[in-house]
Amino acid sequence: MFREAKQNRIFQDVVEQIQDAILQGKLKPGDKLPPERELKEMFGASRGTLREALRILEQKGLITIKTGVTGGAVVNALTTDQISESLDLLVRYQKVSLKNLAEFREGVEGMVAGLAVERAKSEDIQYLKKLLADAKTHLDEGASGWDNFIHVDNQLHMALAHIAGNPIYESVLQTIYDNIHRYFDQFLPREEGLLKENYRDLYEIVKAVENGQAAQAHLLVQNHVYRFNRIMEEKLQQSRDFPVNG
Amino acid sequence: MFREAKQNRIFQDVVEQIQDAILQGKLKPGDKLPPERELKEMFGASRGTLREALRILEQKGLITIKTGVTGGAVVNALTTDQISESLDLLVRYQKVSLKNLAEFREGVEGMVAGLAVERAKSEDIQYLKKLLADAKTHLDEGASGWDNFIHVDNQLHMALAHIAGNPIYESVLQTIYDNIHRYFDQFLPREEGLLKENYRDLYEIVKAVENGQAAQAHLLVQNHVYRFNRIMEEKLQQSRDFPVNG
DNA sequence: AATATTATAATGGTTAAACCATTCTAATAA
DNA sequence: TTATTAGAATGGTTTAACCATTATAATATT
Repeated sequence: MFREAKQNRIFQDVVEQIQDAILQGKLKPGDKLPPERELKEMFGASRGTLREALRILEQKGLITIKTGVTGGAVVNALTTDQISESLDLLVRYQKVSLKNLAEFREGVEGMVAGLAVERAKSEDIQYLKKLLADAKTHLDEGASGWDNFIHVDNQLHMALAHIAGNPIYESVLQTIYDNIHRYFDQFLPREEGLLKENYRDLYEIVKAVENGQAAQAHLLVQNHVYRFNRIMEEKLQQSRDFPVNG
Repeated sequence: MFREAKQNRIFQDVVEQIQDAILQGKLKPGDKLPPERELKEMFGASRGTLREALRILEQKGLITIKTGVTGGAVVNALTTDQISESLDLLVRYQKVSLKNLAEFREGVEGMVAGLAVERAKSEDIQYLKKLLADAKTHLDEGASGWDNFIHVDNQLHMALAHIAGNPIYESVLQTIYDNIHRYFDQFLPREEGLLKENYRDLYEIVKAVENGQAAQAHLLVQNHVYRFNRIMEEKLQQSRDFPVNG
């Protein structure tokens, strides 16, 4: 399965071999790697060196490691989690602001909506309508349903990205959402009036998709995201003018 | 909201302590960490465990490690390199097509151009003009200058993303470029006529930026990228109809 | 027989001490 | 003055052992 390690940094060579095996599909999600004590023999390296390699693969999100007799390293289905974490560092390091995140989302989501209209199949539209119904349900529950409403709102946006049929859009937008929620959750609009406005937006958007109005959907989504961003920025500004904690 | 509580993994605790010190500015870019043999004492861990922690921090892009007497772990200035690498992995893992890459680029670059026009300072425009002059030089060199021309072309696009002032655009586009060149370099247009056409595009784009014509720049860039993509797809198709290697 | 408890074994996590490889610096020789 | 060499400090690697966790099998209890 693996050849012996070479190079100055042996662990780096081990990382590359295992990573390539995963990327080339020789190792599939769910597959279990041999125990460390076997891998070390296969690569002709010491256990410590091998473990440094496994640490890197784990950090890259390619494997998950568990202890115990049935434990070990298992190949992951790759998600956007790692990109999210990289962006996360940028936000925490204050290289990326809410404004950056919002602006990017604004631009990309409009395009996604236009593409989604062109590529939506009937079952896609059914799914959008189901989400719309869910949103309505949560909205009618009052304040207790607001967080669920926000969640369904996001699902609908991601559904559009999925329908658009380009995984890059999906990954990138998922990352943006993750980071907006991680750092700016407290500034998300949670008021009856604003959420009802949001719902009307969603309703119009789904209708535009159903009717095949690409330009209209593009515009509606753009305005929807734009309004959302302006509200968040306003709340963020307020929190700076009147901070709760020094 | 919360991540799963971690087991007692000492190296993870070390990672968090050092990472927090960096993110809080207690450790600044350029600062050198103590040697492993000292750190191990400070954390009360073994050298192996400490090194697993350093591997993670290195993989996250937070530190760089060098050997030799003046070597050691140095804190990095955080860039978008890591998000690029994560996206790269995702692209490779999902076997994203040239069409996906191209479509994404098409949409994003148009927006970037519009933003760049609104935010360009005079020195930005000077830099764009310098790149334009470089491009002309390489174009006049004939076939030997074509690769350089392509490189300057990319630089000009990245310059627009930088001028747009949103690091997310920059890192995301850099990733797209990297992957296009890594996997589809052989299909890049390399013919006198096409490159001259490209140069005229660039000339018009820079002019639009200089004149503050956002909509015009948006459209020009979009068409520029669009034509580029169609040519690449055509070449890709030809290579499938008449494959060189079985 | 069903259930609870305990022992076993396989896994990852950690430690210790030593040695190797790289690279800068200072001592030495030409 | 320049070139060479030796030394020392750093990260990279190895080995062998032990600890911690956890599923399973064996055993005891009801």
